[in-house]
Amino acid sequence: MARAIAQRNDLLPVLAETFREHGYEGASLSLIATATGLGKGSLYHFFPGGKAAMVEAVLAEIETWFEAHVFAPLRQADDPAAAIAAMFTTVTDYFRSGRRVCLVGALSLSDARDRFGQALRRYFALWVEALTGALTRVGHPPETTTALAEDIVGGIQGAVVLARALDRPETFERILECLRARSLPQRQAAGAAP
Amino acid sequence: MARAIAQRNDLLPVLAETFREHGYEGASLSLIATATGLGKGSLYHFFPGGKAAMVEAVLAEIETWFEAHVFAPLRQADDPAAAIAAMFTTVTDYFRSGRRVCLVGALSLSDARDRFGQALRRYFALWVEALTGALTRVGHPPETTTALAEDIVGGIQGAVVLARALDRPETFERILECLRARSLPQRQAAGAAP
DNA sequence: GTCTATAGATCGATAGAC
DNA sequence: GTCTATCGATCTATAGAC
Repeated sequence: MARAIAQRNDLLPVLAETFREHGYEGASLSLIATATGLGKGSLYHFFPGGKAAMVEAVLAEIETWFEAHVFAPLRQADDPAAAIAAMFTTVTDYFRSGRRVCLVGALSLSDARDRFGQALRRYFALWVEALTGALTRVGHPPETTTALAEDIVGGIQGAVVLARALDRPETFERILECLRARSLPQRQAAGAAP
Repeated sequence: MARAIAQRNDLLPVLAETFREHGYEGASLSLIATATGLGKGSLYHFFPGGKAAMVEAVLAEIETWFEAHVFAPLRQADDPAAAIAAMFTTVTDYFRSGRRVCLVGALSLSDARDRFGQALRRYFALWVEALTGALTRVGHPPETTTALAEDIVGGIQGAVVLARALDRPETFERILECLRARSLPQRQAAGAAP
């Protein structure tokens, strides 16, 4: 059964999921071959650089996806508050409430960090930067927005770790809900507290 | 040169650091042999179960260390506020301001999670539980303490991820400082805000 | 208790037929 | 473009000398 010509880009989601599930060292070429349905020869046809090239392509794809669905909306939204809210629902869905690992975060904790350091740094730097701008435009004091953005982006990563370790997706969702609440502009001291 | 008799427990810190730096798959037996200065035969003498047994021993050692230096103080302190403050300085030191990976967190993101799931869950569950108690005794509303404890424990894990990816230990320290501030009991709405 | 030697499997990567 | 066959290296684990 002659399979339709595989496109390199069509492989990226499968590669991404394989690296997410098994990590860089754990994702062997045989495993990747099984997951993609391709032989090693074909894989090296698409990625002459081998496994490292596959990861780099996946990281580039991830950055493109986040740029389109998260970073750009944060930067360009007419309604920054809505864009921030949308970010939380988007990443909750993307990370499957913590059931799905963040590949960038996982690689950052592994010894592959040194090899792919630039891509990892870029991902988080772009995220923090875009979120910082949106937080400022939503009314947070400018001198606090970078710290708050780091708290939120880091908090999401920590939520993935904790929810996976505890095996409790509800924990992921609750933490993100709390982070979302902190992203709202602080009201100036409301009236009645007991 | 007859080396003094190696004690199994003396190997654990070296094993822990090796797994932290290279991950479960990345830490090969040859690497471990080099790091410990022992041959493979000796390693299998101490750990007949091989690499998996080494990780289990390391995880048990980590839990013991945190029990003694973090969990128990949180549970038993006469001054819970001081115990919480001490926790933040202890873990900042332990994680080397984010330069050092949390092995439990890193394993939780890897596919080794399924194999060591119980130990990973225990570590975080004990931490959240001990911190929840201390937060309650320090004056937080009881119905919010578990959520706050999860925010903090998860926040620390996220700080490791983010600080390592950005290569900025200051970010780790700043996030922990922010988490520490949130652990203080909320004052009831103070007087003058502009 | 430590070592070397080595088994057997699997690794990443390549070659070449089709 | 896809495959099979295979290379040499490395892997986990074991055996046995000392």
